[in-house]
Amino acid sequence: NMDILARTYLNHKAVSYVDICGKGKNQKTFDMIDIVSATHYAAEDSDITLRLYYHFKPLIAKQKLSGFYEIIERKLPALIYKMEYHGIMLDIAYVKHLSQKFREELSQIESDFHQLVCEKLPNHEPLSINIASPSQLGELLFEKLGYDGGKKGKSGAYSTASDVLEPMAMNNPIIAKILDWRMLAKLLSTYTDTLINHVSKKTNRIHTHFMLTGTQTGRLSSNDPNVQNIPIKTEQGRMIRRAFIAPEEYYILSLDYSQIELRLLAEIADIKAMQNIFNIDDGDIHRMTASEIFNIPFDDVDANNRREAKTINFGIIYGMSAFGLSQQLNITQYQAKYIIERYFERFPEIKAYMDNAVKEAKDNGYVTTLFGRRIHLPTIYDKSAARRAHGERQAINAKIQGSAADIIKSAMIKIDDYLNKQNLPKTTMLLQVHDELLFESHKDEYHHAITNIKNIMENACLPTKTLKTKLIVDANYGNNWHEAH
DNA sequence: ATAAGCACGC
DNA sequence: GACGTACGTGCTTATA
Repeated sequence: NMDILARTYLNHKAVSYVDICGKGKNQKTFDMIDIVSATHYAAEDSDITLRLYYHFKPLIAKQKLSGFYEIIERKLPALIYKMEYHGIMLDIAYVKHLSQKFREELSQIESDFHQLVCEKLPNHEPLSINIASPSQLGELLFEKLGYDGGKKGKSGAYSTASDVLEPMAMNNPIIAKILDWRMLAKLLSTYTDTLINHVSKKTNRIHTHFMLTGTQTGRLSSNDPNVQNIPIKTEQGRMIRRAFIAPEEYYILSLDYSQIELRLLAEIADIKAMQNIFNIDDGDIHRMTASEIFNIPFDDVDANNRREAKTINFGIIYGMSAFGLSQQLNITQYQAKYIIERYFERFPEIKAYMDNAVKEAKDNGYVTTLFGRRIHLPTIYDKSAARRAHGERQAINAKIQGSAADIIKSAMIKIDDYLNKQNLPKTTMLLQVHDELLFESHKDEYHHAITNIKNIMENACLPTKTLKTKLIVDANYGNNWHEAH
């Protein structure tokens, strides 16, 4: 943030917002500040910003990143501001209905849970427990009820996380109730109840904040509310997406990059076999991978082979180990190790990519993305082997994740330019969810909008970069985010 | 006010 | 012997 930059690079201690407004529940708003202090604070912010600009501009030029900075990063704030300001509509009546439904289901589950537990306890003692408390839950399951599988973490508490409970839930209705309760409690507290509170009285819309400097990799982040983690996996979760609606006469459009990170792995690691399958329409990367590593004909790959190949493909992006793969696939470490070896044999470029990414990080202290963004990884030099290993995995992932971020940012800028030219006066960019862009578009022009935005996204690298690997964007529309997905 | 544990997304 | 999959935000509980 600006205060830290000012201290670090200008040797200047700025007046902070907290200095003049205080913090916590007694924090004043800026209109309550006397004009002299307010003026000093505001003028100082402007002054420091300009001085930082003069400080960094030549450094950016020296890194040959002026083009990237001027064309991508610097263009974003104005565009992001428009998205935040415009907001997205929420169907409040529907969300209230959903909240109520979740609350009823939750109290039913809670009473079922209490009854089941009481039956099992010696003396059928009455139960006083807060299901939301992991420590109380751990004590109940692994001590009072004496279940196996209790594992204490470094804080000395039993873990009751879903990885632990999920395998136990199959034959145990008490555990199953806990997991059901957790899911609904999450949906209620983080989503339905909270989203309603974020609807502006003035606009009737949700106005998130996108942070441009919130991540290590160049991705955006979103808060107040976070619109980048709206549920999608469970049926009840997906109901929440129905609440994000288009106004009368408009549709929500969703356009998302298909498998962008795997495509960028194929591109950056220069894996010919992967590039080929991605360049075929409807090419199935996971089936191809399964066919190669399990040595079976493409058409004979079954659902299980494909699922395992999919897990390893994604595992590679995150630098997963044999242990991680064995956990994920519920196989032995020995089997996992064998699969990984076969994978590296069939796609030797992957191993080379991973080694190169780690070497780049060790040589420079940072890795670079497709567009030249630098991602600093100081832990690569840490004295702790565990933290160094983490730094190595970050190096492998950051080049790919960061490059994907570069590309969608470039697309957003081009789309904004295109919309500004009044080609589509009734189409507005609303949200970005890492590989997806959301719009609202009038029913007169949505078709035109989809065609053109898709085209811009698929060619977002041009003319600067020509990729060997095709980028594909899937587009959908509907009356709400769920339908558009 | 802060840390820990948990869970939601990509 | 510990660790073991990247990047985030935000909820509730427990503790200082």
